[in-house]
Amino acid sequence: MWLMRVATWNINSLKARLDRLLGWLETAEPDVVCLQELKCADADVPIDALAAAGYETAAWGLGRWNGVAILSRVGIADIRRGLVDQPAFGDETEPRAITATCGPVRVQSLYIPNGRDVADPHFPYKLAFLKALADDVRANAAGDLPFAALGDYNICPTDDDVWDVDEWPGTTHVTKDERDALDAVKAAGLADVYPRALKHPQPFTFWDYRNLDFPKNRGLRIDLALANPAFAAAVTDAYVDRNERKGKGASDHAPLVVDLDL
DNA sequence: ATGCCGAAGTTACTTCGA
Repeated sequence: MWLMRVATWNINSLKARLDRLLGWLETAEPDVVCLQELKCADADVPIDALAAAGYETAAWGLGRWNGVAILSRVGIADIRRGLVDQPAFGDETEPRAITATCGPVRVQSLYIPNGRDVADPHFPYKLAFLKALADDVRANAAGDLPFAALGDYNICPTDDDVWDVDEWPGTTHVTKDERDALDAVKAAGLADVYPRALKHPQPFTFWDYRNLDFPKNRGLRIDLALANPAFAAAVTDAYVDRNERKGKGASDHAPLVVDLDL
């Protein structure tokens, strides 16, 4: 028996969120954390502060946008940056995926492109990224090693994952094209680990900073843990730590926490 | 109370996010 806690969290700047991250690591005691939106270069990742908290870090960041990392206190090996045949945006291959083996599990930390607007070039880029992801995860999904692709997918899988779908008419995050692309990732052999409800029936993971969206629970479920059968079979609990969305200096996303008994 | 947007690069404004 190996009890593990794995989490994913879009922290919206590692530098701005470092104190909250360190506090959360201490109270939540995750073994593995997938982070997104570091908003800093590799060289600026505070690996010493994270090491002092007990975590090894694998990070890929280029600057003020994007950036992904995996923190682990159960070892970290076989680190791989990016996806096989990952599409570029403009002439840059953006830091949106990193994969590593941490103890008995292999995890991928993902920051799927936003899409911006269905008429924007960022939208076909988003779909192309998801296509590359579906191909990339296939071997890990079919393997015996517990594997999960966790992160900010920037897609609401169903209308029930939106606080009010009428407020999102034909916009990114809810289109059929995006949901079909997400379904293709799942069809590669991964299942959505759906978090249990806490205060509200819908386990949202994101609330915009504006318009009192968090107090009014105008949220989206866009941060997902997609697990292969070996990983999914080990899940004992999953929830969104919405307390981390409260107070001064919060990210606009809350951590998604998954407990395992391997 | 969970409270009316925030981060970062650059320096008063812009880009991006979902």
